[in-house]
Amino acid sequence: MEPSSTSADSLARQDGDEYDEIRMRVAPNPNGPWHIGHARMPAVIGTYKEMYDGWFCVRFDDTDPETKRPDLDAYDQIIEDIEYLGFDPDAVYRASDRMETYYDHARDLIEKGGAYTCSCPQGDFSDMKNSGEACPHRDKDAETTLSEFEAMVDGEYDSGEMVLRVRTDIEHKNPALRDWVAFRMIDTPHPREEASEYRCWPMLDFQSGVDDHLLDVTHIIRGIDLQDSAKRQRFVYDYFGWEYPEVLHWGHVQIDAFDVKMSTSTIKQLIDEGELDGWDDPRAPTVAAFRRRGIRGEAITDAMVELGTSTSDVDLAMSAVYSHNRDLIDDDANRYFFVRESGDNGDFGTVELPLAGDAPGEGTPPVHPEHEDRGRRSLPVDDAVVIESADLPEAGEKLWLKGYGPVEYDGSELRYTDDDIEVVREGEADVVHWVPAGEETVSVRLRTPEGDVTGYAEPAFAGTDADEMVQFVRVGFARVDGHGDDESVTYFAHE
RNA sequence: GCUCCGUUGGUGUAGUCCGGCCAAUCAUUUCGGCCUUUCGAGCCGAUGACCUGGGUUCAAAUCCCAGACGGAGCACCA
Repeated sequence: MEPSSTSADSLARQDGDEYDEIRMRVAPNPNGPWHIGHARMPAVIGTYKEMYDGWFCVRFDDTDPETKRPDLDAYDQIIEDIEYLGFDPDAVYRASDRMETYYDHARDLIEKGGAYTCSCPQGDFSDMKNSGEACPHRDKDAETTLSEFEAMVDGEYDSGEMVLRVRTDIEHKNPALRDWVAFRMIDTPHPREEASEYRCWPMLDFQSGVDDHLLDVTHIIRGIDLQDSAKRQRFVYDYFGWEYPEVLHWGHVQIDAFDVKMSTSTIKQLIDEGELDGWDDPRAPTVAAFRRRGIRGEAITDAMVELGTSTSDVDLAMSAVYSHNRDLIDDDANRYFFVRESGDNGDFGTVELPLAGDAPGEGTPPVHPEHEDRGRRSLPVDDAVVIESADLPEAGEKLWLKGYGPVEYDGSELRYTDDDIEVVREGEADVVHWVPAGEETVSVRLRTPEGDVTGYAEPAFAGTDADEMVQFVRVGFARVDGHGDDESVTYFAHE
């Protein structure tokens, strides 16, 4: 599997020879578990690491204890999600552990004349900046700045009272680059115990820029929303005489198949309101939900890598993920019949039909059509079967009960016939799945992205193990979540 | 308002830097056929795209100009 897109691919390929080691980072904000869009970064970076025998770390950029407040559980969940996608980070860092490093670099920057403390109200500065005017603090000397910065570090200001700005070019034609904020005061303590005493926090552009250099990152991938970051950070790099890594910006990913908006805060809210059962609710577009549905991380990774690294926004078709996953699981997934009786969404129903004629006492479909050595299932038939209402033919028409045989519907009963499989070839009979009536069928709940579906599976289904992948014939692939006293619970993967 | 960036079939992508081998690659989707007591898979086939207009050139998806459309930034968020 190769990443297919030009820029990053050729970038890394060309540079593969120029660097001793390709070094990259995944830099998430741990403000919640991941939605599926987050999988793109580790998928692509991890794949590059494998292609070029490179290195990558996870660095939690958790420098905003307030607006993007970290979720303490998310740190570990994100690492688990990355492992599920198929990659092991070579190192894990937390920006909130590295505060003294950022302070030290800020002091250096101040001494080099690259920064000044500023107490302008936000709006006032913005107005001046937009008209290209320096604020009164801009020509402050390094000594004053240094002492005011130390006061910031010591927490002597409240939120909003003082910031440290990088001295860039106040007349730069791009207003986004003019004298941006490197450090600000935040009154809310960081949720991590180890970092809870800090009040003076670096902004992303400063923290991330310093870390990328200190970690010897050679290649950065990030979203187009950060396309000005490199330009901002270059001012700091220039003050320090550092060389900026190769950088690439890609667009947003949208997923075509979910009603739920793909945003951490939206999903969190739906969970809090009880609309979703949790982060792994199959209706949620989260990594955890995909995992519970039995979609292999590798399938997600492959689909993400195929998206490439275009700077325009892309739509990820779920069918691409599903297609990859089918390839991965089909061989292992044994077949079972499951008739759907009712669902939250969808028009399901079952019908029980007596058998007539010289009907056999058992159906014996293969466990897996490609693997005769796995044997055949046994569906003991007494005197009636249950099929899905949608499969009920017109009176006088025929059906082929899969793994059992040909029957003709007379309006009330299914009469076993001696038809040859020819009737199927000729299109006279549809092949349908079924379960025996009155026998030991298994009550099954199938949890899907469109809501739950309940019905009955054939007796042999009771012998499946939790976590096993099965294919409900003509319904789709599912992961067995567990067998309870009242019902078995399964999660729908895809058709 | 200022500043960036992008635009190849339904979706994603290759090709664009270094114009010709591109009547445009591969995957997915959809549809059809084959195979299989006929699910899925597999095999075969079909449908389907270079944003528009100019220009340069023997030759343009590829270079130049203009326009349209779309996205992003101008936060004491990441």
